[in-house]
Amino acid sequence: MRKNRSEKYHKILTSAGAVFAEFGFHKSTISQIATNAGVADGTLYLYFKNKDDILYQFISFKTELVFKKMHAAVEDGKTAEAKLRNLIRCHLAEFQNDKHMAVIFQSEVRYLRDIEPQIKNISKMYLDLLSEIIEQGQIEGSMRQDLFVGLVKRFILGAVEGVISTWVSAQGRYDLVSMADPLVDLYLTGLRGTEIKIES
Amino acid sequence: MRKNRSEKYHKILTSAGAVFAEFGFHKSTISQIATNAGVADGTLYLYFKNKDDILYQFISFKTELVFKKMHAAVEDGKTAEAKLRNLIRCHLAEFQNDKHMAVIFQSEVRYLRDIEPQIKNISKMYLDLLSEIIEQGQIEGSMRQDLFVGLVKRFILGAVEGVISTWVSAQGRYDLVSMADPLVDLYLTGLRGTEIKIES
DNA sequence: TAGGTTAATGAATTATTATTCATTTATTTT
DNA sequence: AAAATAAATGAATAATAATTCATTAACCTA
Repeated sequence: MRKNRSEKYHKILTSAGAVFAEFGFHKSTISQIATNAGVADGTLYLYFKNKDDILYQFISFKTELVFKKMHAAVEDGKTAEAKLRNLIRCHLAEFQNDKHMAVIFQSEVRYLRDIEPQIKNISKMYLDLLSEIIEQGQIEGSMRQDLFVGLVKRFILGAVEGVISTWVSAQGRYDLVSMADPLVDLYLTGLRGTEIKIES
Repeated sequence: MRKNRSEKYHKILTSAGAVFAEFGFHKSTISQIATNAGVADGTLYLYFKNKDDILYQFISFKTELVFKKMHAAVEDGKTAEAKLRNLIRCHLAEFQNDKHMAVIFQSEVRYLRDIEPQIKNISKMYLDLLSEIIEQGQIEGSMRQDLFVGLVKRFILGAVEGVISTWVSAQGRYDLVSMADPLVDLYLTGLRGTEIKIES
């Protein structure tokens, strides 16, 4: 692990992403990744501790990028509803724009389990974002007071992930971002027949 | 693979479930499973084709059991809302009652990817159940006409899975089934401040 | 351009486990 | 109870790939 963040480091990460996405982490070999990146097998070990570390770095790297964008998206909104809508749009857009990442997050993140507890913070940060939005909504009066925030945020994240998961299974054949508005509408209004807003 | 469905077959399946849940599929060894089941390593191969097959059989077996219960639960309800509520309650109850299954479904099902396309039918059946419920709700007038059913069913399943996933991460320390009613309430009413029904 | 330093190579090593199968044990049949 | 059949064993095998490291190449520097 001589140095980081070099051009080659990123080349390897990208190649690994492609290979992991195609074959899955366990069926991917160091040789495949090396070949894909145009380097020798041993070279990977100059930049990464081991195979697990490659996956870990990939996820960390992508997570950081995506979170910056999500934060910015939330900042852009004024009301809680606008913030939520921006967040979901951003979430879907980022995954749509990086299908390798989408596949890996869907199928490999769970593998790391106890190995890298740090990975658990991924969803933690997201859930915290949601908490803030919901609490703001309650203060504004645009969201019910009796919400169990701990449940609501899981509810929201679970549903987005489910939608992304379906899209991944369908090999990304349709436009994911166009699901954002209907999805947010479901969050806010639910399945029942009423569409009117009483308050605010 | 001499015979199936014997006592020993089930003993091995159960043991495998415990081992997979604790260590994850890839870190579990045949020897661990065999020891846990009180048989020799070679014995596993009298009942299962290979290691993958053990996981596959485990999932198939559990799926069938759970689906029977879910179907019955849905049948028990008269209105669409009652059916939905029963389904979600049943879903959460079954996973709460079988934590090994819950862990494996959360972390290993995705692994099987293309290997066993049959596994994909797991969620398919569930989603079909949901479709029926939603369509009934629309006919009854208790659910909006403008719902995009394809999205709504993913939305519902994703959210339950998210809730279960959190519960698994928390090592099952709280009562999962008590989440059912608040969750269904979110599905139906959403986050907004209005709780009145306009129609029906 | 010689000497020194860093980066890259890839064949050889190592470690791990899934799987096999010749042998043993248990069970059933006659 | 002997013979025949079925079930179970677990040590040995085989295959796979991650990782290492002695060697080579590329790049600097003075």
